[in-house]
Amino acid sequence: MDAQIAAPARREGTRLRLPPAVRSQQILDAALAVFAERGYSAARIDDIALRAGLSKGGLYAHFSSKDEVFEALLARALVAPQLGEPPSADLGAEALVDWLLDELYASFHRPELRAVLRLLVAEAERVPGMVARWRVTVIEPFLAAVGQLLARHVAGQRPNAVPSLLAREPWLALSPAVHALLMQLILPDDLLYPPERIRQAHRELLLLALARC
Amino acid sequence: MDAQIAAPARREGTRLRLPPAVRSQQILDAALAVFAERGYSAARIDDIALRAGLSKGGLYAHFSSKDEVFEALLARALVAPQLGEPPSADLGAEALVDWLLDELYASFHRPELRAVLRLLVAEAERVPGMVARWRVTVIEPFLAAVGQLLARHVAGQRPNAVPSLLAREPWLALSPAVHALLMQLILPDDLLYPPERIRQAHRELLLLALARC
Amino acid sequence: MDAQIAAPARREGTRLRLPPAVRSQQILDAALAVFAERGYSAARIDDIALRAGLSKGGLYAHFSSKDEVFEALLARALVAPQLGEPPSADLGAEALVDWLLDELYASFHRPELRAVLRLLVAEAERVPGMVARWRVTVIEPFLAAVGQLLARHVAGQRPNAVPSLLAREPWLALSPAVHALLMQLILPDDLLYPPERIRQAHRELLLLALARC
Amino acid sequence: MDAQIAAPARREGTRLRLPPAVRSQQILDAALAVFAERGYSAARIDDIALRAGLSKGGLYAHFSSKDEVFEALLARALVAPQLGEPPSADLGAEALVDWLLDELYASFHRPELRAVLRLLVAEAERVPGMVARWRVTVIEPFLAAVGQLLARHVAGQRPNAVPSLLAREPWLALSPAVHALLMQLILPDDLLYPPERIRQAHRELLLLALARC
DNA sequence: CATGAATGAGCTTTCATTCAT
DNA sequence: CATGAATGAAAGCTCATTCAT
Repeated sequence: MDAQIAAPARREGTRLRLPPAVRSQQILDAALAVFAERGYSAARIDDIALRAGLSKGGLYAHFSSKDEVFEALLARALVAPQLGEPPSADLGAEALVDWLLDELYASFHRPELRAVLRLLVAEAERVPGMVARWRVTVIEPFLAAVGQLLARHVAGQRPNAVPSLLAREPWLALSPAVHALLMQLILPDDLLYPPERIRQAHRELLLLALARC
Repeated sequence: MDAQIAAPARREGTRLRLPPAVRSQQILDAALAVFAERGYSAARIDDIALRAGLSKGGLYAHFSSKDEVFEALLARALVAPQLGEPPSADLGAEALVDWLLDELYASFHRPELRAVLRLLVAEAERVPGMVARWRVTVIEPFLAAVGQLLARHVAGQRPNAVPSLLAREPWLALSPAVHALLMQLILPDDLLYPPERIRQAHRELLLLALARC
Repeated sequence: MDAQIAAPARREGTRLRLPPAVRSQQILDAALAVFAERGYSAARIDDIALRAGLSKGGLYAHFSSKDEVFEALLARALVAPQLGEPPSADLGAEALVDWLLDELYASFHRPELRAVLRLLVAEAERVPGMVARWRVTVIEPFLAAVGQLLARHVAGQRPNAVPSLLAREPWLALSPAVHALLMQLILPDDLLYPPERIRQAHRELLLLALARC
Repeated sequence: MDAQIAAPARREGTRLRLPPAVRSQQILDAALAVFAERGYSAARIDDIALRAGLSKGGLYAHFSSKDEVFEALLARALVAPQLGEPPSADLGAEALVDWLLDELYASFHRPELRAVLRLLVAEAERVPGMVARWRVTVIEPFLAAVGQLLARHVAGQRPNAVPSLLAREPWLALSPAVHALLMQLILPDDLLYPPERIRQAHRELLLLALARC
């Protein structure tokens, strides 16, 4: 019907065949980007597929619905960040806080985290099982690790001391970073406090709270 | 079919006719509920209209597009919460913190706040002007008020003191509540820490940070 | 975007507004034609809507799914044909048979019947309730009426006679017409026996079966 | 990845390789089942292939389109049933009718017949050549054979008799069975008359029509 | 102002067909 | 020959928006 003279070497619909596992990861990468940018409803399967480098129909060979893509995406993303071990068992308060903030802000600065968090906020009610699982497998262990770390520190400094506030409520130690993270979800970068200011304030607060007084 | 002599003016299917201003508020109320529940894209004009007690077509007599409803909604919702004046100029630290937390959690517990915040997170990029305005007219003044309050308190306690951390970075004083608020946006109530625990921890942290050491 | 000079009196998408009851009948008329022509699956909602004189979306204001259109269509079509009363109570066999065949072939020649029958054969398993209802409300009463008619005739001719075969099994009296009807569902008109031949053979068979011997 | 020394020739996922003729028959068997169950349009090539024990792509090695499968299926199915010869040349009317009904109902009870008939009714217009061929190669010879049989019988009983109705119009002799067959295409088994009743009524009608009077 | 039928673009999903492996 | 990922053209259905009533 459309006769071609000197046909191009390859038609545009290049039929690239990849191992399914690779494709699936590409699709989830693309989905994370598109879902985070537009939200679940406004995200178009077309866009996800395009971004993943295949056609809309091709995506359905890997996932059987938009919803399945969404859940697979969260399942992959909601893995616990590891806190690691501090370089030395008995750091001073400042060194400990600096190390902790390094770890914390390193986690929080992964752009993927913002994307996932935005999705969780927007679509939490769509995936109740997912958020419950997130609390148990991600939040709890992380808070527990922070709490243990701070408890050990306090015990090292002052044996027999009453348990410190931050050791009892480790989530308090994260709040300034979480607060900043939420603002990042809403405000464009140029309207945010500069990261160093955030961190410096956070640092001072932790030191204050860990100080013996 | 139902012949009536001296029939009332109301034809079947005709709904109540209200003053435009009232109708608009009802529509925005309905819109807040529906948008918060489903997100901007998944919200249907039909649902908003129904919830506001009129028909889809009727809604378009008040707003000319879905987007206009959304913007009007945010414009109405994004008004600064007033901090009020503390009952006395020179409260003790505990009384001041208790009063501040009363004010703060009273603001944060309005269910409308959660709805708006969820929308801001999900749709921030759709309404950049709105979020910029929000920062200037809502966030900044509120933080400034908190900062001033804490600065006055510190000055009252210890004249000539170096400016306190919380007075310099009043957002730090809000972080635990903001943190808790974010968790409310994601987790169902039964997976959250109980409010009293949140508040108690928050209180202890503020007292620690305000203490002279 | 597409500026128009001397705009036509009416854009092509004429927005004709009809009473819902009228529209629904038009849609079912169109649906019967399209479904019969293509079968349930191959029929396109677009085609039905177009044929009914509205847009695809408009059809969905009247029926909420393709399936609902299909069921409404059958529900409307599957009404019992009335046999009527013979002109005189004691006709001779020939007059009775002629009258019966008039009635029968008048019913069977309605083109709608062919369309519905084709749909029933093709999609019977999709609508089990419908076919059960069809048997009870259409087939049974019709057969009962034929049986009664023939029983009265036999009794009139020969009181105290044993019940005639056709009176006991009235469906036998219809079989030649049903047979011909089935062939009409499969073969194009030019490959069918001519209608007069069908009817003449049918007539002879009935007379033979009603004769005393 | 799974290095194997002297690995067996069969890679994972490889199905059995059969002679083409066998495969084709399996495919047509599967196609008959699936097409009859769902109709042409709703039948999926995937389902046919799966049922035939190969993959979609594999099916296309044997047939080049869905339509070709359909036509091959009909071509294979639409072969004339042979009437056979009655056990004796001059049976009595009852024996002849019983033998004829044995033959007839044996043909009609093959479930394949129902499947093909349903397809013919539903998709007749898709394959006009096929149905024309069916009339010539299946229907006509069968009717001719029945007609000849009945003509011989009448001649045997009463030489010089006028040609009997059934001998002239042999299709009449089949009508009750065809009628019953059509009902089988529409109604579930539990709503049908029992087969013995059908056959008994059919038998009585034929005997009546063959009787001398 | 209000109603709700109607439009039409756009969305998710399906599936016959192709083709690299 | 066989597999199954990939394509691309629909198809069913939705919904913001319009407009006759």
